[in-house]
Amino acid sequence: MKISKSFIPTLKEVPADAVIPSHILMLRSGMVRMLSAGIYSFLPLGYKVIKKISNIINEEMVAIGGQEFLLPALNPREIWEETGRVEAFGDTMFHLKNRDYVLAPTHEEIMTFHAKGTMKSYKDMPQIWYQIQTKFRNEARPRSGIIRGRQFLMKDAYSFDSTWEGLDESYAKHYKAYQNIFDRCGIEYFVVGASSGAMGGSKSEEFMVKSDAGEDTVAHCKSCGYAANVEVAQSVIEPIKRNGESKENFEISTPNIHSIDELCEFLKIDERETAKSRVYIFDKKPILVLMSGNDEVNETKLESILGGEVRPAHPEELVEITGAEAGSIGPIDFKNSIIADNRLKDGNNFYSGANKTDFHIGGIDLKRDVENIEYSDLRTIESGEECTRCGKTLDVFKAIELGHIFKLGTKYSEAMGANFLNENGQANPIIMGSYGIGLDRVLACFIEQNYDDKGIVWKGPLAPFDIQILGLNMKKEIVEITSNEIYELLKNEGYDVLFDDRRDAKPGFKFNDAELIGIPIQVVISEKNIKENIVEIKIRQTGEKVLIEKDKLLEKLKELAK
RNA sequence: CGGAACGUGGCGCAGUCCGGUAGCGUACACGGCUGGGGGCCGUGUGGUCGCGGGUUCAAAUCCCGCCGUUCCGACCA
Repeated sequence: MKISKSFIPTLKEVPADAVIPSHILMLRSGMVRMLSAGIYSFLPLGYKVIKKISNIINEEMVAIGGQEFLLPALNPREIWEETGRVEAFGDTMFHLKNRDYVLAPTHEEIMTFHAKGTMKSYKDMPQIWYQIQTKFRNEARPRSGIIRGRQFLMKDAYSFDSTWEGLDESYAKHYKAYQNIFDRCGIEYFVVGASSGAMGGSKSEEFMVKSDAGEDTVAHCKSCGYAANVEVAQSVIEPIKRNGESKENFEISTPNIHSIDELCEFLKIDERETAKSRVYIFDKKPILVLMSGNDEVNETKLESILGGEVRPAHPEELVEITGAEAGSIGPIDFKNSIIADNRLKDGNNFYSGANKTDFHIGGIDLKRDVENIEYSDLRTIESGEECTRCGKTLDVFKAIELGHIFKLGTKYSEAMGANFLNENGQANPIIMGSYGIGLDRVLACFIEQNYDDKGIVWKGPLAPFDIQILGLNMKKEIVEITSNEIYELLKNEGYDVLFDDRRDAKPGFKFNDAELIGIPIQVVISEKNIKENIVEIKIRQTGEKVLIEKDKLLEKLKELAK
């Protein structure tokens, strides 16, 4: 491809709206352009990489028996009502204004619809169906370039099995396929146990990339490899020991004290002597959640314990329920159910809110003073805590979710009546799994992991071209002739070559553009060198330069490819 | 959805406080020079100052409303 005839609009300056490296570099290298918040056009260079990613995915999906579909993005809303997911997705789903259609955010329902009509016998299974297609989600706040968009490319696969063992196998095949895909793409990732959330199902794992631009938080143990989304992560926390004789409850005036830190400062006590109260609404009823000190409530854990969605109570509700404002709420005389974190189990001599604004109570003995209290693991874990598996230190950091695999079970097949007959002629719901990869995110994450101060550093199969030729002064006949000659030579050898043949660009301009686009190998042709029958090879990643006789170029390139 | 900032040629920005000729850099076109790290000189093209309303003799500038974009937070199958 000759640059003079290509549309690769590089930018010298950093666009004002871009913040994270992958976004900046994709815009600057002419791979993508934004159309609207969270909606991007792929330009030829960017789309070339996307196609390389999808080829790898296709190969690995076919290798596990996957069959490729292409489903409509435009769906009748009715079918989403069958599984209750119009409500579950809520505002995240796009609805059309002039017809009862929605834009599909995923395709469990549609795949189940097709399975329902055709897979009537256990003999029809297992099946793996997948597609690479555009998904739509009305994200409240798109961010980080293509990492979180309202429209994005997803490979979504679905497995259909007649037995639970079959589901385990299908799941394991996808797990392996995902490892192959991300390994081949050259991405550094790790796998974490995750919450299935509203997708439903029994088990799910996420393929993650460590990144400050991530929106998930994960815990990872370097020592034993334990990794989990903080939504479900656990750590070793001993319950706080009982502290001497329990005192009588006593009330203290604590004017304008709202936080645990302020309370500790005011009373000169340690945060572990306090019990923080949070009121949530579950099933329209209030529930008091009691945490030690500044420990944060993990709402995902709370929801899975209660078996449904919760939301924090509004300030007005707090007053109505407890008689006090936030900051002065506590377990003593709380009228509704109470659930406390394991760390507080049976503890005594705690300070907590008095359910009277600007008052706290001391000498609280949870065993003595609070009836009907339940204990559970409710904490959000923090960096530095101990791993439950090996006792070593856990790291907690941000990560981007590249892929997510779910054992769905029969949630969708039951809801939609997708049944098959087993060996005994009995009707059973099909057992399903679903498996997703964000293609845009694979691209963005690769760049997040492979760039320097000059631009992108491509390597491996995702590189949009193998080699970039720079003809330094194309107005010189010898340079023009030789660089064209080498361009044809390399093309005939099967290399995918980008040839900077622009006549009006100065060498510095070409060098900078080449570093920005980041093709792994540059072949530089200058008047000075070519007069001595020499060309220069430059490795993008290391900056290493090799001068070599023109005739030995192919040989050297083959050597470098090893 | 809560908080904050921004919106001026393709891109990056100044001008707005204190109303009075719409500017700089870059890109682009043409001519010339230059040719190993985004070069130089000259001549040009290109803008409803986000949109609507109001105040005023006069609005990019002041006031009101809306829209868009970004960041922090909430949410995120």
